[in-house]
Amino acid sequence: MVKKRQRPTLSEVAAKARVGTTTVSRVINGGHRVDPKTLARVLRVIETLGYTPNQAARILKGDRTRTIGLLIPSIADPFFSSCAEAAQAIARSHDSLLIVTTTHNDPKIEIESVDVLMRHRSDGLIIAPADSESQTLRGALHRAAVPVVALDRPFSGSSIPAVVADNYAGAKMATQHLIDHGYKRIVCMTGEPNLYTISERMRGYRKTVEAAKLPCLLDTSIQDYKSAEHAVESMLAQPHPPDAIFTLKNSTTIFAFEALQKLNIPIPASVALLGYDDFELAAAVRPSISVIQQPIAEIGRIAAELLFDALLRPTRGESVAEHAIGQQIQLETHLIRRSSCGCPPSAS
Amino acid sequence: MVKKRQRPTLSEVAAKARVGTTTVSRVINGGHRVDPKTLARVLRVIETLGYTPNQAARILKGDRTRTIGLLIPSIADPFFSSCAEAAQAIARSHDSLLIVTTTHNDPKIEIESVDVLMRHRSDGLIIAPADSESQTLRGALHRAAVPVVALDRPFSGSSIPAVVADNYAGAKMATQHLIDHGYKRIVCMTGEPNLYTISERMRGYRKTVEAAKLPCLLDTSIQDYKSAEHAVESMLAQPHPPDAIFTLKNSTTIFAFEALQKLNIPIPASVALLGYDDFELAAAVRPSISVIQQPIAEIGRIAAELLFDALLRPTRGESVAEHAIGQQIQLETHLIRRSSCGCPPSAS
DNA sequence: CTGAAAGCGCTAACAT
DNA sequence: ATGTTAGCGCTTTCAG
Repeated sequence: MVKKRQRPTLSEVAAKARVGTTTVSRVINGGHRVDPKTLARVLRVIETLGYTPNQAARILKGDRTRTIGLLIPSIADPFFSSCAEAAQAIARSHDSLLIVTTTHNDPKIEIESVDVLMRHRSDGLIIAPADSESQTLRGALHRAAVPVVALDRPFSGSSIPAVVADNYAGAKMATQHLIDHGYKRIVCMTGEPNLYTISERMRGYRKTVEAAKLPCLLDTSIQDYKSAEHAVESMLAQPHPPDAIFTLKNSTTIFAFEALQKLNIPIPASVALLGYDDFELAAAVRPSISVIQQPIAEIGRIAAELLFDALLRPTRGESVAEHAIGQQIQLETHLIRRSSCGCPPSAS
Repeated sequence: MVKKRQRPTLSEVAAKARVGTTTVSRVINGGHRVDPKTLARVLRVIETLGYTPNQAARILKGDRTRTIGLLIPSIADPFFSSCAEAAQAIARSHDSLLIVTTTHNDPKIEIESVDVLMRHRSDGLIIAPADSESQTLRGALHRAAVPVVALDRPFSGSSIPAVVADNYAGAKMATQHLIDHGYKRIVCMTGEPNLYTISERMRGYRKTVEAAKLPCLLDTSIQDYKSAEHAVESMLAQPHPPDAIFTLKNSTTIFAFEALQKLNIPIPASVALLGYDDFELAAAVRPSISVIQQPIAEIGRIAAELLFDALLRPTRGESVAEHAIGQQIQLETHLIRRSSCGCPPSAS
């Protein structure tokens, strides 16, 4: 029969150090206003017993939990994992923990997660909402009554602050660049056209080709390599095949590139390629792939900073509506010229 | 002067529903043994007030926190983010939350994180230790007195269960494959030779070339593209240049590939290439890169499952030493034959 | 500089 | 089926 070893508590420490609980509490909270001798004695006991304060008790007393929640579609996605990394760093610098939950863009899971996070009394939430319009989610967040920051995708017509890349401008820049190269039939390929980011990029593309009086060639059916290959094949079989492809997301870019390779279509000689979102090997492949680059880590960092700003603001008004200044931070994107769009290989 | 809206508590619900606290407690814990009428009434009040149980209070009563900690070097690393994704899914299926902290392989941060996680009374820990030998970390984990599972890297000579890939066997398989192709001068390139995984792979390589009476050509200095290019250049300038390169980690593979491309060295005609760890574009580049693939998500999944196994085991003995069966799970790796090693392009 | 005591919100005997 | 009550471990007035 082994005695169940309980974790030592503050009062055990107090007893063993022959002081009151108040004193121990003072010691573990900075040791101010405590006699150096007592301080030392208490510290020794703490060490001996291996005492660790119980956060739950503190929280119960009304403290912040020093915990923030991050709700993203997937951790494995390079975009979101980079955001998470940056957010975690900021959380750490504020002495807080980051709880990551994945939603897979499923509104039901989203609500559920908000709920669980609220049971745990997270101090605030960073979320990439599956649906910018969802009233249900809006409601859940409002009930949560903690600061919320939207990441990568805003809540439309809401006062919830958002940190997003300027997808519209990025897509315009990309499309314009292809136009400047002289391409006349620029097809835009993507999947998940309902996501906020994608639709913004589509809008930028459409606007730009229309302004240039060029045809708007949109294919939103790319789900996997198979569909990309199919799309590429069929578009090249047309009487007026496209001379450039603008892909709106990472995976689509890769699928399209693979398909073009497999079909032995020279890039950019026959068809140019420009992708949205940079990735590690874009520079290593032949030809190197030109892309629109977004400041991924920045997005995560700024979102977390905004959240802690709200958290640290003098606590009048606890509700989302009150703390939110409704700011939407749009981060700039950059065009990285490599070879696939027809640009000469850059220096370096 | 806005009244500070406090979160409603269980007793407020009880008051408003004109029942005792026990009843409300029963309701939020499944609603068993409660009169249907009362149940309905209480539920309505809960709804109205927007009540959410305070997890902290439950924890204080001795419940599990339903929270597990994951300590990894980086979230942005594709390997670890995939592990995290899998672990998060398992946690969710056990109604638990995943707290992710990054250590950047810094032992100090590691200890700190364990400490914070223990304040928060996480139910268990999954950790990829920076140093398999560290006694300090071992001590901290022992004090933590919760189940621990090692991920990707074991604690040497410890009873802490570990889930790792069979790095040694993987490297042997890779090296042997190159040998079978007829290469005689196989150079092994990598960075971070002190990491457990890398050193295991080095051991596998060394063992295999030695068994084949081939020279052991090891370069552990690859930190970035620059150093890779330098390494490739200088080794090809030698009187007996290598005819194959075995890279031990993802980034090294990419650097080496880029360098080979830039220097216009035909792969595999002049030098073959085989990498450890698969990555998304390995199949898309020309030539496609052969790799050793490890079951990444599996590692994360099994580690989490092991942890929950320990958590759910009849709770006698709380300490690491007692719950651990000292099992070390080694997952098999696979050779993916693509073109860079000299294999003919596979079907499909 | 130090201690006693009152809860924070919840669960779990123990009553009724 | 439901209510009463005693803490869980900590912080925090309020007195010494």
